[in-house]
Amino acid sequence: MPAESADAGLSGPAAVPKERIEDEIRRDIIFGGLAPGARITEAALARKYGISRVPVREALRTLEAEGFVESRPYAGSTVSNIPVDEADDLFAVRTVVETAAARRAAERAGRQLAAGTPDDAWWAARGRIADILAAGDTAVAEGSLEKLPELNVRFHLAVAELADSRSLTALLRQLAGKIEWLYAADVDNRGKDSWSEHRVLMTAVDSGDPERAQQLMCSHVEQSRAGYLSRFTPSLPPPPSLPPPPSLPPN
Amino acid sequence: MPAESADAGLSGPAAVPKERIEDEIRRDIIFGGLAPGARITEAALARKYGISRVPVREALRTLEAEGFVESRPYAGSTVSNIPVDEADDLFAVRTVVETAAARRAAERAGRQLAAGTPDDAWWAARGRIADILAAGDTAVAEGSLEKLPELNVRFHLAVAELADSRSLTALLRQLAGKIEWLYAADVDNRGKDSWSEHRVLMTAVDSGDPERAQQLMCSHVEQSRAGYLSRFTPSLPPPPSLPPPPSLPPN
DNA sequence: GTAGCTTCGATTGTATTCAAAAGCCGGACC
DNA sequence: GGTCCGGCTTTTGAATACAATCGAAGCTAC
Repeated sequence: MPAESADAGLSGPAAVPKERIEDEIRRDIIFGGLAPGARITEAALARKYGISRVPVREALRTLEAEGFVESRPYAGSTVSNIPVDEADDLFAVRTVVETAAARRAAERAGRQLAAGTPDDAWWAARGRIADILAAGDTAVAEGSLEKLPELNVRFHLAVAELADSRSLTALLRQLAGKIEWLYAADVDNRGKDSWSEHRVLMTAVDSGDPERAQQLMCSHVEQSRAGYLSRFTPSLPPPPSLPPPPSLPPN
Repeated sequence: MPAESADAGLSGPAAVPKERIEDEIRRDIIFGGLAPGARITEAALARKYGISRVPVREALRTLEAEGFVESRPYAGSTVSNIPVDEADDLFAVRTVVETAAARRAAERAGRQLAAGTPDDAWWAARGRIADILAAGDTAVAEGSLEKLPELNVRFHLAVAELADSRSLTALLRQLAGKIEWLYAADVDNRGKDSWSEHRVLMTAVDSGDPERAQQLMCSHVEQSRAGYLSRFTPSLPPPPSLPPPPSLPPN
């Protein structure tokens, strides 16, 4: 069965390059292409992307580890439910992860500055951020705010990569995705003001100021959180519920 | 090459049931069977477990998403480096995730108590915890402390499952594993006192007391953190570095 | 002797194929 | 009429086979 025997290198099921499939599916889940609870059959995805089931399965295993899909043996996979009831917890965790990432990114930038020899990896990561910021600015200028959510995820992930912390990046891949998922339907609620904060943050990072980067990221995330919660609670949000009095080391 | 043609249901490469492979590999990484930087070839793992490369690949994709292995296209997979330089951040994140899980577990238990009809899923999860606690107590009594690290990971994961929060469980799978990984070589440093705290925590959970469960878990994790840091800094650990002044909503 | 190119081996990525389990429908029996 | 049992279909799980790519050793030429 030659499927689409006539896809002459055109669009449609045209052999997705590499691990793009995984990103595509995640994107579809987060931004509405695949509704929660929807049944995912490997064969359907394979047809859709013009590949075989094997890479699809691998992508699903990744997404399962990240919590976007759920699988039961021989029973298939379904899109997870949007974790609305975990919103508080996710935001609390995100605050910690993101501020840590921002701090580390700034620390690393400071080291690169001091050494005077920024390595290739750093330049590559910094370049990606610049591209993302430019794309976001363009989107804002054009008024096409529907592009911002994905760019937002990519920006925050890129900051984590700039921090060169694999653990934080892995955590953030789940967190940023999940939180953007929470915003789901409600695209243009956020926007310009939130986006413009990104450049401010990057100036702190680039100047190698960990304290300031950390603080800016913290308020950025908290603002995002407040914006989210305000949609559901017309009154003020309940106390953050989480950040437990650190009660840290016995001094 | 019939491999072990005579493995009559015995040990050896005897068809690992399901997703056990993934757990086996993760366990090998965390507890020393696979050293950081070690190259992982799919064929070798497939032979080792008596299965084909396909399920091995899926397991590797999961472990990659969790950050335990790193893969580059056509270049294979290697065991990630133990994230010692991220220890501070990981502990900070863990504190938030674990306290949230404990709180939610207690809240759920309270609901089950109130309703009077604990559902099957809850009983199953609670039963798993009981088993783990029993196994740990036995290990302590026998002095076989080398069993505690793995039981510790399983306990904390089970608490997250009891909280019925998929996001927190997924996050914790990374965090608990990574942190136990940090302890790696140094097994019997921790032990009895830390383990005995688990039962105390569970009494708070079972009685449906979120505040107390949260607080107990917080101090439990902080103690673990302090124990870890004290190995490297004979003096007192540096200020926690992370928990940023939440500076929460503008109120 | 060294630099560059080529060929070869090893390993991953993907497709195809077969086996196993789950869910469903229909029929028969109580 | 309801319930249980049997076989079908669908879908996942796994194994095998093949193609693509990378890395390194070896050879030639300068």
